[in-house]
Amino acid sequence: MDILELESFLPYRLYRLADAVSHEFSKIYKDRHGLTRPEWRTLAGLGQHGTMTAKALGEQSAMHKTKVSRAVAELELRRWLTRTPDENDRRVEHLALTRAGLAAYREMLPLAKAFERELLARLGAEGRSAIVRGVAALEAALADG
Amino acid sequence: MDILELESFLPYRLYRLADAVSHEFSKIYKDRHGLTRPEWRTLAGLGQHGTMTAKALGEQSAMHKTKVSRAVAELELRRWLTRTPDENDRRVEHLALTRAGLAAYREMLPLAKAFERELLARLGAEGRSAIVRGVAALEAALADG
DNA sequence: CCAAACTGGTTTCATTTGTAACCATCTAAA
DNA sequence: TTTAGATGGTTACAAATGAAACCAGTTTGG
Repeated sequence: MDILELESFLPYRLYRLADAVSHEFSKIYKDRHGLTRPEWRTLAGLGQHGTMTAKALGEQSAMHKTKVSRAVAELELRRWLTRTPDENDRRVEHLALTRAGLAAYREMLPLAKAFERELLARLGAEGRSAIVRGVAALEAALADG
Repeated sequence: MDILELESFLPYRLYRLADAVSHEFSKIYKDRHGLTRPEWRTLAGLGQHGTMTAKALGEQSAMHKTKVSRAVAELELRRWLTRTPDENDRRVEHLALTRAGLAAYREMLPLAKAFERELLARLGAEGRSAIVRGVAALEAALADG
């Protein structure tokens, strides 16, 4: 019987890596503003697109609708976003950042970019190109499953 | 002001990828045996090394000690592992799989390997080499922080 | 029309998790 | 020794999560 070396097992390595990176990155939204990851993603989605429905948010950022629902509720409580009922379909609400939400987003934006830039910088040209192409390949592989 | 495209943001892509792969892989231990991820990792660690302390398990599989503690407790309840007190240091316990635990491990082993193999196969030679080198590069970059 | 099926979104409940406090033991320094 | 601090491991509590039930509104097929 052969064994499985956990440290070399791709699913494990991938998860551990994502966890470490994500944890490191979370300082930007958690330590500074007390946001959770779903809240950060919601903010990022709205900052990027201006206006979205909860459903669209979930699709864009790969979050279950309950996560979206809770994140939106919390950001609304902070008055970082507002809901506007859809004219034609009364189940739907259009979400948009308030001035305060946009301000927070704009403050975090350069930090997020710097984080990514520095991470990639530490890899060197080779590792950088490898991770970018590798991630894309995996994404593609999973997409057509 | 420029914006951040979430779909292109490395921390997000990495996390989403790891999540998808991990979720897919979890079928092997969750659906079949009702294990959690920490429990699976514990099983894998002990299967790989034969005997380990809780601390070593935590280090090997990047789990917080509470996760290890709970996973070990659950596997012990199933009678998949036993604890043997250390002779010299009575705080330490040496953990090892029972016959039943080993059987479960041996049953899952080929499934785990097949999973990884198929995942890599779907990538093609290029993507495969890219992800492997990219992941290694990132690991190295994070290691020396 | 009208019931059945569907959809956007929320809530409830059980489970998982992270943090911190904790217990017992061990180590080192006075 | 004795005591202060480290260390292996567990527990308690609050917060985050996922699954499923749910509500209101919308579509579809008869």
